[in-house]
Amino acid sequence: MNKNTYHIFFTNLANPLRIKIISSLKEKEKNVTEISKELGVEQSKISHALIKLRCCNLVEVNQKGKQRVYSLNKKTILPILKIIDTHAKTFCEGGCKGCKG
Amino acid sequence: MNKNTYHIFFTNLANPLRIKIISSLKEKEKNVTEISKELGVEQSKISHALIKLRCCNLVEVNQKGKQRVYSLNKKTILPILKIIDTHAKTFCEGGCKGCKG
DNA sequence: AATATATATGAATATAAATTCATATGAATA
DNA sequence: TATTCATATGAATTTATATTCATATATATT
Repeated sequence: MNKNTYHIFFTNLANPLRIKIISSLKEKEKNVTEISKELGVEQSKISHALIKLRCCNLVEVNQKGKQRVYSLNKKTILPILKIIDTHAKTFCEGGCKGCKG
Repeated sequence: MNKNTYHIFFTNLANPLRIKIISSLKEKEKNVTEISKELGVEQSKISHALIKLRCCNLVEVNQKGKQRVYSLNKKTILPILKIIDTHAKTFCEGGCKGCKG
C-alpha cells in the first residue's frame, strides 16, 4: 500500500466540515446545493471538501441532470466512526481533554 | 461525545511520523530514545509526537527508571488501520491517486 | 549534592492545509 | 443559441499544524 494512504485518508477525516458532510450523507445521498444549504456553508467550500472525500473514495458521485449527487461509502466510514466512538467512551471519558494545541 | 474528538483523533493518525511511531510500537513497547534511534528522528520531535498520541490514549506511558516506556493501544489502532488497508485495496487499487494537494 | 542521562516543554519559525472569492465549465431549458 | 442553474476550479490569503532548538525537569548514579 501507498505509504501516504493513511495521511490522505485521515486528513480527510480530521476535517470538521468533511465530518459534517459525512454525517449528513449517512441519512441519504444529496447534491451539492442541498448539502450547502443544510450545513449553511458556502457552495465552493462544499465542493472543495467533496473533491477531497472523493479522492479517497469515501464518497461517490452521480450526475442527475445538472445536479451532482453524492453518496457515502458507508462500508468504510461507519465502522471507523464506531471504533472512535467506542474508544472515546472507553478511554477518554467523553472527550479527549488535556490536549493543548 | 465531544465534537472535536474526531478532529483530534484523526489529526493524530494523519501525521506520518506518528504513524511510524505507531507501527514501531506494534512490535513491542519502547522508550523515547529507542524510538528516536530506530526512526532516526530527533528526540524532542518524538516526545512532541508521543504527547499528542497520548492525549487521545492511543499510547500509554510507564516510567521505568529514568526511561519512559510507551506502549500502543492496540485495541483501537489495529482495527482502524485494518479497515483503511482493506478500503485501499477494495476502492483505491493500491493508492489514492488523483488527489492534488 | 553534583553530575549524567532521559525526557518534556515552550516559543519561534517553517510547512501544510483550509478558506475565500472570482470565475470557468457544464448541463438544461426557454 | 442565449440564459439560467448547478457545480468545479484556481490562486491568493488565512489559519492550523509541525519542526526546530534551546532549555527545563526529573530520575538515577557517583
